[in-house]
Amino acid sequence: MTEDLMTIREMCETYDVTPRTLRFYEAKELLFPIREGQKRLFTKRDRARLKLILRGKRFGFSLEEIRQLLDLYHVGDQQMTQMTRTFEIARERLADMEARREELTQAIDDLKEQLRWGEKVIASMKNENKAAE
Amino acid sequence: MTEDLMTIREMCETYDVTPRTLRFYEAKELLFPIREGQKRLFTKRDRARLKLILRGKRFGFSLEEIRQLLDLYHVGDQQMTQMTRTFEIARERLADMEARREELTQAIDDLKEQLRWGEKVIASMKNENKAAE
DNA sequence: CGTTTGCATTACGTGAACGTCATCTACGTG
DNA sequence: CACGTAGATGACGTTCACGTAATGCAAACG
Repeated sequence: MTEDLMTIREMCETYDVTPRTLRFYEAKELLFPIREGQKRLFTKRDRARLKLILRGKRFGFSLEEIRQLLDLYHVGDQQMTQMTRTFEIARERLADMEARREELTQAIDDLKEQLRWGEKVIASMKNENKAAE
Repeated sequence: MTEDLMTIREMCETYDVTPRTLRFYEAKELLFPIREGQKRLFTKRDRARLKLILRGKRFGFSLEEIRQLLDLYHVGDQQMTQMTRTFEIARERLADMEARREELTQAIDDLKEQLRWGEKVIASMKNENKAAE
């Protein structure tokens, strides 16, 4: 288990996903478990990728977008030419994510404002109740 | 057009969505355009809600989750009892969004790190090229 | 007055992301 | 060796979020 390789079941329990999901991700070329006979064995690399996949999903990225993002993390055997293109994409993604964070911050502030407003309303309603007594 | 009411077409152009989408959102009770005869007319309120819908989508919320969030923005005709419940939900959402932002920040930092690492690799490759000359 | 234009409704189709079910295989265990 | 267990492989089903006709109606236009 700690031998750097995990069975599909161990993966499921660790990351709270179903076997179907892991096989699906393999079919979509998001994960590349090795085979021992028939059985899949997930490497450290697969686990790192899975974490990124799950994270990406929480931000509303599609699996295809996530796949592209994942490719950014396995550069090293690439050529310089491709590297350049890869970097462009990475920078775009980065800008994209920072913009998202900005927007999220705005949304949070809006919601906080809304909460303060609601508290004021409640307070005034309490006063009306008192006045009605 | 500036009379606070917009036709479906104007809405589509303004927010870059299709008529189908707007009708779909109405069917799902996310929007409540008024009717002039048969035709839909979208109010300022609808536009505000649509903005929030589109924003929510960008963060991967489902339409149903967004609908619940939207309800937080129309409190005022509610009872105190429901108000309390509404507030619970709002606070949960807020915590949720702040957690997301944390995670996003982490993701951004990771990606930046990755970029720096890539730059180092490129630099070393250039040196190798020089050395090979 | 016929026709285009704008919008409506109804209904079926679609792609993404899995769920579910049936069937098969390989392996360890009493 | 029978049997349970873990995993594999299709293949069909499902939910969400719309897309895409087909058809109808009503005002506007030439």
